[in-house]
Amino acid sequence: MAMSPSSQPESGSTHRIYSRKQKSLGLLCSNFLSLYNRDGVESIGLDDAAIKLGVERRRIYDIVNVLESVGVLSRKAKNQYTWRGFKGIPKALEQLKEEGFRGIWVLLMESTVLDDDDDETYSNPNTGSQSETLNSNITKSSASSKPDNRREKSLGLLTQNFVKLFLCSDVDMISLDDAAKVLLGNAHSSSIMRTKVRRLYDIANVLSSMRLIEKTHHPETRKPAFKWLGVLEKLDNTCSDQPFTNETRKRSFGTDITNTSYKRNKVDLLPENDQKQQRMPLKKENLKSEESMSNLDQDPKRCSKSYKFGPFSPTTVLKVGASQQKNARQAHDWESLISTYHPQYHNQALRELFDHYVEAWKSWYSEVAEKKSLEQVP
DNA sequence: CCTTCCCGCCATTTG
DNA sequence: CAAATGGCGGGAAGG
Repeated sequence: MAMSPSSQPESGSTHRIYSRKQKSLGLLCSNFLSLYNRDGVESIGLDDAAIKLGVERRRIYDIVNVLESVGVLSRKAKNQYTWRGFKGIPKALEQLKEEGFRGIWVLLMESTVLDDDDDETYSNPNTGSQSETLNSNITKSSASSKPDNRREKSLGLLTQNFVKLFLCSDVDMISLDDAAKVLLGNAHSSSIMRTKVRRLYDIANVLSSMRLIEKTHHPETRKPAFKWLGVLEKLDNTCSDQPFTNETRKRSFGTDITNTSYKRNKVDLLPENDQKQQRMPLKKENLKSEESMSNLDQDPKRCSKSYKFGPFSPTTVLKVGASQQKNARQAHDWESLISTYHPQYHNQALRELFDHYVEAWKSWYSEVAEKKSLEQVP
C-alpha cells in the first residue's frame, strides 16, 4: 500500500471503487489532447499513446478515429498518425460543410427520379425511397462497387455525418436519438438504432471534451441534446491553436494523465501499478452465447442503384452553377423540387431539422455559385 | 426504471 | 501468416 494509482480528490477511505467516469472516452480524449497538444509533437504512435495513457489499444482507436474525422490528426502509416492540432479543425469543418450540402443536392435529385418512363415500375413498393441519408458518400467515382460496408459503418464516417448535421443546418441542439434517425435514413428501428445511438454517445463524448459541442437540455422537452459550439473565435493575437489555454480551468479534473485501470467488475486487488502492466489475460474462454438474430431484413446496402443524375454528377455540382447565370432561375426550381420531396419523417423534430437543413443549403449554394461565377468568366 | 456508454470478443483488413 | 484495426452489443454504472 505504498501509493494508489491516482489520488482522487474525494473520499478518504473509499478507494478502489470502480468509477465509470474516470474511464470515459471524454476524459481519455482530454488526456490524449493534453499529452500531444504541445510543441514538438509531430507524429503519434498508437502504442505509445496506449501506454502513456494507460488504456487498451481498442480505446485509442476510438479516440483517434473521431479526432481524425475532425482534422486534428491524420493517418500517416500503420501505427502512426500525424498531429495537426486544433488548427486543423477549421479546414476540415469547411470540407464537411461542403460535402454535406452536396449531399442534400443528391438527395433531392434522387427524389426526382420517380415516375417518368413506364415499364419496370417495380421500384416503388412500401420500401419507399432509399434516400441514402443526408450524408454524402462519393465513392471515389470508381465503378467498383466494392462492398466497403466496413467504411460505411465506421466511427469516423458517423462522426463526420453527425458534425454535418450541425454545420449544414441552423438548428442548434440535436438529440442523439434524432441524429441517429436522420443518419439512419430509413425506418431501421430496433437494434440498429440502439447500436447507432451507442456510437453517437461515444462520439459526442469526445467532441464534448474538445468543446466542439456541449450537452444541454431542450427548453421545453426536458430531453438532453447537444448544441454546436464549434471552434470558438475568441483569440485576438497570435495564432493560438486551442480553444482556450492549455490549462483550461474549465472543468478538467484530469489530475493525472495516466488512466488508472481497474477492471469493471471483478475486484481488482493487486495494488500493483506498474504503469506498463495492462496486458490482457489469455482469455481464450469461449463465452460466446449470442447468435445473430438480425439477419433477415435490414440491408442498407441493397439500395445502391445506378442513380440517374440528370446531366451532371453530384461531384461536379459546384462547377455547374458557375457555368451560366441561370442560378436564379434554378433556385426557383429547387423550391418546387423541395416541396415535392416528401420526407418520410414521421417525427416533428426531424422534419424541422430537414427544413433548416434545406434552408441553410440554399443560401450556401447560391453563395458559392456566385463566388464561383465571379472568379470565372473574366 | 431508463439513460448512458465501457469493455472486450472477434471479424476484417494490413503488412 | 501475425498484427493492426475496428464493428458491435452485452450488460453494468449512473441518474
